[in-house]
Amino acid sequence: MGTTTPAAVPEPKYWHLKSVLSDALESDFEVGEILPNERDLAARFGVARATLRQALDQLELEGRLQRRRGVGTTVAPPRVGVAVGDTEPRWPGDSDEAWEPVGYVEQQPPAAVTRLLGAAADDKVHVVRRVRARHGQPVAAELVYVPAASVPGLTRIDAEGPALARAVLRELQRLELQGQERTVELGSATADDAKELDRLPGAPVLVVTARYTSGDATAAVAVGTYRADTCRLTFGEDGGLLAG
Amino acid sequence: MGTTTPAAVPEPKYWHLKSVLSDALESDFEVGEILPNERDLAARFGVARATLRQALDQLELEGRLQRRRGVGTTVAPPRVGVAVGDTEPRWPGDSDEAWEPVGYVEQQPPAAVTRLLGAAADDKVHVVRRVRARHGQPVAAELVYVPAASVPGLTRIDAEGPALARAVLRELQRLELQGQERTVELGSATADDAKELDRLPGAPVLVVTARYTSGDATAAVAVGTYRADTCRLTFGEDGGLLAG
DNA sequence: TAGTGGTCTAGACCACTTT
DNA sequence: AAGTGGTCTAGACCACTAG
Repeated sequence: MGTTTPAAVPEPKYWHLKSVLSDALESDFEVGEILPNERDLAARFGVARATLRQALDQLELEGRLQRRRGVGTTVAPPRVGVAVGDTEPRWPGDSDEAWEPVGYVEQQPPAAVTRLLGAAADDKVHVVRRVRARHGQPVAAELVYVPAASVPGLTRIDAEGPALARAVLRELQRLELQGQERTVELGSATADDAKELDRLPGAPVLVVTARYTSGDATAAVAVGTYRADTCRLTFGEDGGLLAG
Repeated sequence: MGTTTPAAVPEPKYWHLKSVLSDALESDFEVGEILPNERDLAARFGVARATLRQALDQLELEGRLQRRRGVGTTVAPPRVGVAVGDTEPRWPGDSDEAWEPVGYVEQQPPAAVTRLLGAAADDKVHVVRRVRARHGQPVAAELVYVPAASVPGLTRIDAEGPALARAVLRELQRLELQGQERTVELGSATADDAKELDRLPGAPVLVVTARYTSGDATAAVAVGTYRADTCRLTFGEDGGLLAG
């Protein structure tokens, strides 16, 4: 028998569909424009709605689409560059893109954070919740874990919510933090994060874990969750060409 | 009418299922252990297979599970820390975790890369494919775009594949690169990337775009795709506590 | 109230790996 | 050949938004 062609693995329908839609997004639609609804699109391409949704899921994961329940599917703007590099240690900051403390959380740090805090985790750990927005849209929610030992000067423990949160961060800021140790991984939004980020629980997020050191010790640990659909994290000497 | 409870939004089945499975993974299973197959699991929890798969999808996205067609679903080991920070500019390196050039690609850079290369994109651009492995498993595939102007000393353009790839990188290494400009965003693996990473097309990846500068000009641009399921990217002064 | 995306079902077949 | 995960269907109902 003659050698046949290498079998030509059939491309999944949703994969092909994604390419077609991707091309159409570039040539036939403007940013912000509403696409036909899923039932119409599925019919138009002759596939089941679930199959169409597989293609849309991927495009949304890549930040090309934005879907809102009860409203529709729109073409997403390019991802916004969010700096998480050297610029961050000036904690509160005051630009439009700064973090906004929203509350003081009463809870135990998760095991992974406790490990990073080391010995400092033995005593009380302050937990501050803060959020970050760009162009009016929330892009990140963060929990900052600060061992009481790191902020001995903290007074007004009687304050509440945002006020107490600010007090903790203000004290932390007095330390000379040289923490440049960070990790980035993929995660899915918890119910709490989802609420802050205006997304559904389980939405894909980029989890940024930062360890701030003062001398040799861990002064604080921050775990930030960034909306993976809308954010492009930028590192290094402040933006540059990649900042977008 | 009396005030009723705040409606108590029903938690999606797959969301609850995920929590249950997540707990079970920690208490009842060892890393590498094989879970019951999807049909059994679905029956055990009294849900459709598609619903169970939604839960498994999320756990896989978080790096808790590993699924292999024809084999089964296993409990994944903790994510491996992969350094993408200051340590990288020593390009080839020779440790176990180094990049391995695998070929020289004949193709035009995508528009986004051309933009980053600036004027240098006008002449020929060398494109090198390289991969990176940890513990025998591939973790990243990268395309390095090097304008011909950046490597004037390049000879042996007659070489092929890996040999030519090495030649290009060797020449690039002669420059004093100070590029610390990087971005990280979520993407899905192309067919090519998927093959290198031993995953299916569309698998979630962390896309790291690096711009290497020499003086003021862009000397090269690298676009790396890291397996989001198995990798935790580490930045900053070489690992430290977060490296894991 | 009508229309949207989100969840869920109960099946079927396919691609792949192992035996 | 048997068993696994991956794809696909054709429905149904729910949660949410807007007119």
